[in-house]
Amino acid sequence: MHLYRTHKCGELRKSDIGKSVKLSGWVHRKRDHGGVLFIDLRDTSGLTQLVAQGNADLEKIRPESVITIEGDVVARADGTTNAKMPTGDVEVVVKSVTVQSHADVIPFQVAEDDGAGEDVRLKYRYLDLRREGMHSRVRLRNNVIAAMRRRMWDEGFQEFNTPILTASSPEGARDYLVPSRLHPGKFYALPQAPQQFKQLLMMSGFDRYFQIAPCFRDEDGRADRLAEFYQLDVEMSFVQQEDVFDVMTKVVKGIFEEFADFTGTKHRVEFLPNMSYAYAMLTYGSDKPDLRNPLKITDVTEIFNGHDVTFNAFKNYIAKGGVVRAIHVPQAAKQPRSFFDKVNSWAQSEGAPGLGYIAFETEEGKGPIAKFVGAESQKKLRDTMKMQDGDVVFFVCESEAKASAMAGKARTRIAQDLDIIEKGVYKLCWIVDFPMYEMDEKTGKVDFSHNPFSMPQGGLDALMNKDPLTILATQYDCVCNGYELASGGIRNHKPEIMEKAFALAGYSKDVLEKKFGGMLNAFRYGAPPHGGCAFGVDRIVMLLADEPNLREVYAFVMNGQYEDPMMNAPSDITEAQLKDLHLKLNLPKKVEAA
RNA sequence: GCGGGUGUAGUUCAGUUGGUUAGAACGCUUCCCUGUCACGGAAGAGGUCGCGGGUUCGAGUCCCGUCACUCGCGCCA
Repeated sequence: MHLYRTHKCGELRKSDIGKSVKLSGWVHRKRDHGGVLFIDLRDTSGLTQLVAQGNADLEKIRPESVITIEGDVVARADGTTNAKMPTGDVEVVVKSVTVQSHADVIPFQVAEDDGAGEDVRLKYRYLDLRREGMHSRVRLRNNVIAAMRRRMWDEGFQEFNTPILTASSPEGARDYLVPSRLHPGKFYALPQAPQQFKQLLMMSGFDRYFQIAPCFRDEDGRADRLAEFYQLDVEMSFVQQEDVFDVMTKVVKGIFEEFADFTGTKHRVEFLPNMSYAYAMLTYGSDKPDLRNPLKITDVTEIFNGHDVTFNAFKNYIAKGGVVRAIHVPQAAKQPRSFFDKVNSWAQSEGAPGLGYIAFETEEGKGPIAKFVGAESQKKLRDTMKMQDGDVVFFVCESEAKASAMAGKARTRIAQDLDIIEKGVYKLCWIVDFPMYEMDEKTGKVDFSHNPFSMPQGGLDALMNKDPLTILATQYDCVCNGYELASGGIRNHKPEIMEKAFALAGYSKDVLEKKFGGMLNAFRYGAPPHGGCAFGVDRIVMLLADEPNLREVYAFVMNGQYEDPMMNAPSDITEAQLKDLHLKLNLPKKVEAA
């Protein structure tokens, strides 16, 4: 007989009755009745009920200790079966016990969710991972990654590794840096993404690349952001945007469908038609719209400029270049006054003066600003937005960028208040035609708005002849339920276009050569047209697990301050290590004093 | 760097207007219990009320500072 087990704890069934078995696992729960003792024994496959009589070792043992038992599988008596357990028709009568490992008193409960806080869970992560929720989410993650690999290979992609110790990249997030011992004063950087390497693989002729790539960014955390995270990184040669969409829509839709019932409720998966960035910003006030939210935004600047509108707060702002955006909320006129007050005070907490509205209970609008809008303009509002009796419209007046953002936030907030966000569905969509450049509001300087390596639509001609702020990039995102799942683009593989593209953003040829010389050189030796994208693995798992926090879908993870309380990272290093690396610390005064 | 929230037993939390010995549930220890499956019952241990200072006859409670965690803003091509 095997030293530890003949079966796993989730395996035994009626058909095993009469067998002598050996099981190993953790003591999940104990129910001691004096003469008879029940123990639920747990391993990763499930639970089996053990029955023991007069066994002093088992009576004393604490939960979460590890034991091996030998015993006989017997049928449970009528009325004592447990339909909630897959093994609930049988139990194992214990003949002998070996205690493999005694557990101390545990800092929080494993057998049930006692609501323990995140800091203590992270400190004892191995205990946390034994709990049902974390255990199943980590398995989900593993299964999703396996499915990604399988589906990508099936589509003709090959998986590559790219360097972890690489060069610091000039723009973007802060790099995590690694000092070089052999090269005093020089540093490696951990990759923010393998962007240049995957493009270089295209120039190496490999055609279809993917990697479950670790990425590192030294910026402050959020619930959905970590210092290290994984992307399904993809690049393809000889493709246009639609080729990337075709293959990745298939892969990602397939993955969502494969795991859509993880939470226990089956979710539908809908991949909606592509949407332009401009349309998304106008209609949803976001470049990652939650398309489960039925509310839409309309520009009504012209209507508020009408001769019968006397709302001067808006009119004056429009004269200075402001815009008015309207959020149409069907059948909200019957909402109690408190609803409108709540929306208004929320808007004020966001820094807006308030959120004006008109409620069309009948043809004649009511509400704080209705009396400033004449009958003709009210009718225009109703016609423009196809409003019905009982509908409400909220207004935001701001500069274009701020109005979009505020209307977008209000759209989300109002839909949440009214609980009209559709449930049980993943709504995915490609957002296309991102602008190539944007104006930095602080410096007034034109800069890249996304990836500087994407091909400008219209190529060199557009760069030479168009207002940079009107040039579109071949740059796209994939969004799902309000999250940005992926970002990508068709790359610029022509050095002369790249020089001009960087020049428009104020980067000289020297800078370009210095920062991206390696890749630029590669472009000069025969570069295939290519493009790709990168999907956030963790975001996908979060959505499938219905968890708002990224830390719930990782086995080992740092806290919000990017510290690991279990491994005690980051940590001090010795003087000798510093010396090896040719480093001297220059600490802020606060830290030094402590 | 900035703002909101939280901080009381191992864990999750309650604690009134500042007033006697700071409570509950779960967990833990000891004992009882032969059919439970969140078993049940009895007894018990366990507290620097995050830390420091202040106001007060008296502070878990009020004030100031500070630290930790958390959510968000900035930041994240």
